[in-house]
Amino acid sequence: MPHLSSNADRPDPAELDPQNAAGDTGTLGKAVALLDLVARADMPPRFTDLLKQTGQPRGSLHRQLRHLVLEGLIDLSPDGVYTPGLRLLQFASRAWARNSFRLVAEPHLTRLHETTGETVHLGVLRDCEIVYLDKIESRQAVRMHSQVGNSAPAYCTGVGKVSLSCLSDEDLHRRCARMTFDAYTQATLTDAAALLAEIEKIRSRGFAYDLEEHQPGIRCVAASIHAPAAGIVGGISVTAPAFRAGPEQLEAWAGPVCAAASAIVADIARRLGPRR
Amino acid sequence: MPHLSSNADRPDPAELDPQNAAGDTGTLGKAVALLDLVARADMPPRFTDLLKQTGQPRGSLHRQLRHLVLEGLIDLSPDGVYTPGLRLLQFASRAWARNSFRLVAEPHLTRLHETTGETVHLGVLRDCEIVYLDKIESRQAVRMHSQVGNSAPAYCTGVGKVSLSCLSDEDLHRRCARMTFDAYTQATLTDAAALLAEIEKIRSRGFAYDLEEHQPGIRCVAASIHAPAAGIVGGISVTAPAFRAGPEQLEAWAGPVCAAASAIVADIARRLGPRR
DNA sequence: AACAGAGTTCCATATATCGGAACAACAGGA
DNA sequence: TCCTGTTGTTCCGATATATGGAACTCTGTT
Repeated sequence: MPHLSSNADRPDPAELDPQNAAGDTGTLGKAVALLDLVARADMPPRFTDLLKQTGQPRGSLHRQLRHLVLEGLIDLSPDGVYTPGLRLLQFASRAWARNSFRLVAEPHLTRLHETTGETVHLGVLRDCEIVYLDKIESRQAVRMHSQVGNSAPAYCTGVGKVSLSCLSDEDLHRRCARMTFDAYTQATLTDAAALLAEIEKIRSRGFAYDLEEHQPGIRCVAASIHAPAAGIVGGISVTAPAFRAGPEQLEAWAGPVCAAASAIVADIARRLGPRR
Repeated sequence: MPHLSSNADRPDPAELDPQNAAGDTGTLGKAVALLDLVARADMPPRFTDLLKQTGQPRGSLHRQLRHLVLEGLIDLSPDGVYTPGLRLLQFASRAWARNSFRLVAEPHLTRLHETTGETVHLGVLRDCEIVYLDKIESRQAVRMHSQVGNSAPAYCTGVGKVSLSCLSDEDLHRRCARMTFDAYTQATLTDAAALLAEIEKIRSRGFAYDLEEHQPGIRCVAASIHAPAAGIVGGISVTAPAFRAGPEQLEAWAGPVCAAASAIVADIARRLGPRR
């Protein structure tokens, strides 16, 4: 089990790049950093834009981009702008379709949606962000996939906070140190102390609220899904507009949400147990 | 001009890998090949599985995997199996949300769906495959995103064939040579000659049919979206079960489909024109 | 024409990767 | 219990690869 315990006295693998907390990944690291720039950009960047942002020499950048284009991870339009490549979609599509966590959770999400009648989310903690793995909307008016794969800060979402509450204090503090707190709304927790206090409450309560902390007018109740043996830290939530989600209503939803979360954890254990 | 003439006697840079026809992309190429293996696998592979499939030495493979894991492109479960990473979803989500082709096409897809009442697809040609960029289903019963990002062979789908018909003969033949023809149904075109003949018909007709060539019982009409200035080769289609899509019905849909495709091309030109 | 900006190519050098082999961890079998 | 095969991880010299500075091309501008 101590498959990661070996690094006892290592001071810090990489503290230069606050963005990417990972250790040195050499060539690949630069490539995905570049990919990230292209994917994050609001407007498709041209060569020179990337040149400024990365600060790399022309030749290197050019080669890296060429490789990424050849691999289909980035597209180069005839007018010289770089856009994320289609191959990313293919990869993600497969990743999503076969994600066993999502597959196990799906029926429970559906059931939860049926009992509450509101939007249900499934999210996973990745670094300091929540990545939404699945979503069942109450009204199909808005495009569904607009959310799947999306990510949001952990500190201001129900699923995010409840996921953080599963972590060890050590891990929790480490991640908090890396967060940047933006005040999305008036209710957003804007510093680590407030977040830690909130997490203590969540721990004793057993589930989390999001009271318009990320989007004004949107509230939710979230329960954690923690399966260390499967390497899963995430959660589910029921989300609704504020006028439909008063305090007593939210509390009423907490039961079903927690029940669904427990059921998912149980299913994961069942799937994982008899393996091999 | 002689920018590659230095290597006069080297037999051939890369003829080992018939799968990937791209030029040498060095380290990155190996990394994404590995990622591809993990993403394609039906069951999440363990280290040894990958060792066999890649034929690489242990040390090298181990380092590559570690880098991919550190970058979040691959997840390593505690039980030692490798699964596609969440970061792929994040990348794809952004790529999809900002894809200007999709954004431009969306209103036209909606309109086409309203006029026909059937499922509408938007696809882009990538190598010899069609990647579905968007989809509007007639019945929401089935999960929508199950298709977005999915890919299918070009030779047996409506959007695929009509996209191929836009290419130059030279390009077309080159791609045909790389295809492997599987008979998905009895109607599937199973060799290059049949495909080329079909494409000639499509060119003169102006649109393509898929008469249960990919999935039994599913037919469609597709029109191409070709905008060389934007580097776009793709198409849209209206898809329906065979019993609802008789010959006369399909022909009736052809008009709206072609009209929508033309409108999209026009919109693309409009967007692309005043740029810069 | 001359210029500036953007993009591409070249080449010596530093560096990351390679791949073999040794090293751990763990399983079952005798 | 000890052995033995399987699986996964780490190390290190040789080598192939990426690096980055500079030269070069092409386009549109003054």
